[in-house]
Amino acid sequence: MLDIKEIRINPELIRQRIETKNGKIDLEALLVLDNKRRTLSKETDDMKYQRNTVSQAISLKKRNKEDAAAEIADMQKLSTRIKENDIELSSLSQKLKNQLLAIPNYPSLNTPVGKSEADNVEISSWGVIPKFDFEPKDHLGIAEKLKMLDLKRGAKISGSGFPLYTGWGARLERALINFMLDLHITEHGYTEIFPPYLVHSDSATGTGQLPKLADDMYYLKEDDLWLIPTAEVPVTNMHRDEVLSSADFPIKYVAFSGCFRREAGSYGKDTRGLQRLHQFNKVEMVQFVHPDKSYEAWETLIGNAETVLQKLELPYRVLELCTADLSFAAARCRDIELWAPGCKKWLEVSSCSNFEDFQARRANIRYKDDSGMHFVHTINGSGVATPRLMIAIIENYQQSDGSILIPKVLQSYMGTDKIQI
RNA sequence: GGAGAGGUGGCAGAGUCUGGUCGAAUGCGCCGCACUCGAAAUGCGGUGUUCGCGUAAGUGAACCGGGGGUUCGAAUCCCUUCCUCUCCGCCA
Repeated sequence: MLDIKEIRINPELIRQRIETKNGKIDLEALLVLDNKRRTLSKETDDMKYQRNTVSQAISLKKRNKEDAAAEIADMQKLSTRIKENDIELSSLSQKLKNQLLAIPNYPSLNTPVGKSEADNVEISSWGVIPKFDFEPKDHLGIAEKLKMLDLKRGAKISGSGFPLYTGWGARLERALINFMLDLHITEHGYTEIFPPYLVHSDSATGTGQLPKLADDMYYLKEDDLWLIPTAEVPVTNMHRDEVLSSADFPIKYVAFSGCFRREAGSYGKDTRGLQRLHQFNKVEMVQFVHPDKSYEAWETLIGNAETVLQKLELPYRVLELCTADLSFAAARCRDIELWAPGCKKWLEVSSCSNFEDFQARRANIRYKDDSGMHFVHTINGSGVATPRLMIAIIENYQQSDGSILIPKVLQSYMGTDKIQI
């Protein structure tokens, strides 16, 4: 959520910056509403002042056994008007808040301006793209042969996009999750969280999924609960409506969770195998930090995600997203993509964002120092998501005989160095 | 799912029956000052958030889990909802 006070001061600049995200935004209507609200609020506050004052007088008269009938009659009328004003006021406030909640965050000034994902900027790359003396196969074929994956039965059980991992596939999934959690806990200083998978609307609003992205989430109507699209939602909301101690900064959490996404509108696009799913697993890092330190922390967090891939010895590249590709809540974001030699493309496995105070404002997460109350900065990133990671492992580590080797760091988790028929 | 108890400031905890100088006693904590070589103890003073108006000093409103109602006036009465705890039932 943006700061209405800032919008008041400089609407044009803010509008321009938001519009680099692609899309028109109307702040004029918002300001009209805001102005109306403030005028009415002042008027009503004054009326309440009068009522409070006279009520005191009535109290005094009654105690002295004097007659207060005239005052009470006046206040009856005034109270009616106050009630009417209050009703309109709360409707105005609600409208204003709804409009504010629908406005995306504006990009950081360091975010490159662009028109589409084609304008994303490659920041760095790591590792060597492997050469094969045979035509590398696609992960799906390999995984099915090795009975690691049974998408047909997954579809039978739940529909397409709900993968069924079997045998070594299930074991590899579990190994990856444990490896990543262990790494972040022991080497990167994160506290492990295991969050709820269902959240209520306040939480989904706090991180920015609601109201705009409601169609992308699964919703349980009977209980008014949403399935989480990422652990970011429950973990960030741990501190909703809290005042944190700046002495505790940075607060660093890492959480494994299932993630559920309807992927409405993306049917048929990059869906082969494990590329795009309705349900997948992810290890997510979330940090609450001092505003002055948030970009420093963000860079470190990206490094934490990179370490996962380096230890797995997988080639990757880091992209700085341009304004047009930035998500609703992000001010700045870098994606990490793994090379998949079978699919012959780069696959996004991590998205590391700095939201600055956008989420904190929505979720009301603050800290206090000598100069008063301030909103924290929140940053998060995948560390990392498993399905495309598994694709990359299968495709990069495949052998000509159809087997796959297991990356060194996973061997103790897997109890083997090779998966074969 | 059934029955009961309760949700008050950073924390503990009064106030709710009997509505009115209650944004709220008291204790603890925290900050400042005094005393002290220093510390402890003690004494004195201060110590919430949000939204308005104001350059500021200041000032007005709102907030006692959330929402609504009664009333001139609600922490206090009524309705509703969420949460916590205890007991019973069911259950991985």
